[in-house]
Amino acid sequence: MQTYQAKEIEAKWQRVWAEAGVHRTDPDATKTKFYTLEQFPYPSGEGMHMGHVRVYSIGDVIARFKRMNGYRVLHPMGVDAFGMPAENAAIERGVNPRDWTLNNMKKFREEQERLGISYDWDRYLATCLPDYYRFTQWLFLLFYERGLAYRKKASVNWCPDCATVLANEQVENGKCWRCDAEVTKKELEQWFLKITDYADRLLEGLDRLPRWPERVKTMQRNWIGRSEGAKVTFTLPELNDEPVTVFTTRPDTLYGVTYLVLAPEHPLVERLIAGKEKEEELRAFIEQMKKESEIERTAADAEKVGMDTGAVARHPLTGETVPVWIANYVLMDYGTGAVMGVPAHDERDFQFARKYGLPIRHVIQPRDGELENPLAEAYTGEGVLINSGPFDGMDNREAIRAISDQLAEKEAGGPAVTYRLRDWLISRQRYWGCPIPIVYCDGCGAVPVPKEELPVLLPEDVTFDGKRNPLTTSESFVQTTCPSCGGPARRETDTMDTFIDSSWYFFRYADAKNDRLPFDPERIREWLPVDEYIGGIEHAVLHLLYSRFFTKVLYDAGLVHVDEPFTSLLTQGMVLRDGAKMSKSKGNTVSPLEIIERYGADTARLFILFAAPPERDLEWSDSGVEGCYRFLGRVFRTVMRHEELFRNRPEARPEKGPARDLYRRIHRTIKKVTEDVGERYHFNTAISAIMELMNAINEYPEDADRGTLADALETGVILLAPFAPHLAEELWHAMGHETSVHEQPWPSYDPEMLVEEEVEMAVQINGRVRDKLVVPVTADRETVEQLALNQERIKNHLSGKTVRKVIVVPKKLVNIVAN
RNA sequence: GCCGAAGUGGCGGAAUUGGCAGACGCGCACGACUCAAAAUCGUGUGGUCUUUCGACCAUGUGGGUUCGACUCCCACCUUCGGCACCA
Repeated sequence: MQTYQAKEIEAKWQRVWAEAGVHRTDPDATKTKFYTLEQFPYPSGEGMHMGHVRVYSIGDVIARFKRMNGYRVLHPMGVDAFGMPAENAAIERGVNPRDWTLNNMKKFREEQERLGISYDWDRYLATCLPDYYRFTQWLFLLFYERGLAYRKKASVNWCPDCATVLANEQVENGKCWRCDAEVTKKELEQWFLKITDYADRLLEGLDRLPRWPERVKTMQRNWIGRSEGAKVTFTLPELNDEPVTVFTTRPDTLYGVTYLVLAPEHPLVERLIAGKEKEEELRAFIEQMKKESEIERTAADAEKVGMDTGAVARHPLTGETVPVWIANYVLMDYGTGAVMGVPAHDERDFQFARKYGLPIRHVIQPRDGELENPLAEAYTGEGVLINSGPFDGMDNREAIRAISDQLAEKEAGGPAVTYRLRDWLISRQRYWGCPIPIVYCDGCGAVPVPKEELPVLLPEDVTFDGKRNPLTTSESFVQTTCPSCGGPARRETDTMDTFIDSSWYFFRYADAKNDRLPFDPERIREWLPVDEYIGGIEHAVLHLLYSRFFTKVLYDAGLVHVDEPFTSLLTQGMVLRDGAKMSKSKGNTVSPLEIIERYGADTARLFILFAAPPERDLEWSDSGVEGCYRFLGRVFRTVMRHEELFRNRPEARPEKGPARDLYRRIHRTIKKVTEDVGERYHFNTAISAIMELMNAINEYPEDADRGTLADALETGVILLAPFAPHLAEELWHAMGHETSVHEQPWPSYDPEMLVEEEVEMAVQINGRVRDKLVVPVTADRETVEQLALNQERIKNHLSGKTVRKVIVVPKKLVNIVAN
């Protein structure tokens, strides 16, 4: 008896498939396209981990299933290969970042190949290679031409450990997303992409993505942080009526303003305090607040501290003056960096006013009653305006509009929208990234490198000393000529955030070898959008927001016909062990290669798909893996035991008895697996259905119809093909087939076969199951009711009781209500 | 604090539209095969009580709707995730 030799089977078929090129994208344009994509990996030196195995296994089931269902599938793979680890290896070990990366890429790809995923390797791409990054530069120039890439001096996030700046999205709780170091602020001139121009469209687009998880959409909405209200312009009498504008979501409370607060960094602060009696004190106070880190300043429980500048501001509608304060809780990078204080109707303002003895003026009255005086807390609810001049008696929701309009009329502000989203800071003071294709000329300023001169290649003659951006050490790179005037010029030495590289790679797969353009719009039309995108939740805001932004810009430029890149998003859960995420530092990792070595890729894939539905976290279990290996071994032995059957295949005669039962089981299984894989992505229950079919096959009597048995075995192998592709292929050929099981059409089921002739119904009394009843499916309600009432057990239970009501749910149960 | 997701046997999980809770797998127990072990095959397996028949309890907690609730409604508890002085 042969035994299941996973390693040999897998090596054999991987070789055969590669030689025949079976995973190349189907050229048959008459078929419906399906683009399924797993987030491409960063090829770290450690190679693949179980999280990778999980995404790829999920993607491969979908790809194979769609192919068998007659779709033309695009299923590509590549690497997100720029990034800091390569550079750190260069600093620590003196290796060349390119060689180091290429070596890791090769190892990574070999590991992926051993999983037997059906990728079209012809479309493989690596973001760090010039044939890719020249088009990253091309796209940067497109943004530049469209006014969406600009340079400005700003206070930016700086990670001291990574020695580079970071985008807002890459700072988590004041720490660097990569290395966890405390992020500080630095005043630097940097490149930004104008993602804020797309804030509303990025929000609106979310409403057209029903197949995205709600929580990812919520996270993006939170991040964008759209806030509707009004801008209100006060004036500063002592500075020649210089305007100072605040943003508020509650313009209806404008008559309740009793003070203004500016951020310590506000540009008017310097002029306001100059010459004031308490100037020295104020200056010291401002310095101290500026020194406090972002997190200290913005922690919810941080004490609100402020100081009166001694200056006053004039109210645009009443003409009254109110004091101007400076306080730590007002942030320069949100809204206008200045707020109006309405203590009666804002909790924060209330606290602040109480602490510093500022006046509190009620301007909103609840509809049912009066506010207590003095207030114990701010009243933030709805109501009617009071103490508000011409607006008295107006509903506050109406007043929001009326007061905004009045402000607009007086040219003192008007309706306004503010976002939490900031422009995307993309400069990085690092070597191993895509060079920004800009040249600085003393005469012409910042000049873009012409597209036909791309790529701007990364130089080799650089020094990695860990002290400065290595690019600045390359004379051959820095010294150049101005594309505009031909005079001497310097190159930009910052590289781009690697999230730019991954913001367009899904387009490149559609036309991966184009050497003229990033992609031909016709090829995009052929394949985009991505029908199913699979990846981790950690990119809910980062990669997924940036990619949506890029897509919208490319749409506006007429390069792509879609304005959302991913129709459906599947966020797979983490792989845990002992309840914690696998990580080297915790020492709870399981090596995919070791598992493949020991049990085979089919077992690894099957376990990871069987142990939990894809979106949920998955608890690793060694014995669970054993179980899946045993199952595959059982399938192998079962088919091999019946190998003879396929030499002289008898016609199936499933008319009666066990054959009919098995035949029904086949069709039920097809339905279950088709729906679970095709509609719900519940691979775990699909696998359990196949297990049940195999159990039924093993219980099938020796003397029952052989043809039906052969059908069952064949169907089982076909259904298993997307999950355990190597074993399925091996068994398919053992059954005497010449073609690949993966080219088989997906089986269809006969709906008539799903209808049983007899059904077992539960008989309940007052909702408790007391007996079972087997009836023909055709039996009508009355018959079923009578049968149920005449069951011995039921009669016993009913003795002494009166039947009040009988509910019959056809094919399910009978419930007798009695007391 | 706000928003979101989830709580089901010893474990992973199933129950798709309000209709027999615990499919499938793991683990465990017993048995067959074996000199023995591994592998394999078979049987059983939510809890309590009961010799049996069976009865009762049970899907985080407490209520509600319903003939009937893991599923719907209300309140609460726990865990995880996101946002958080955002004006």
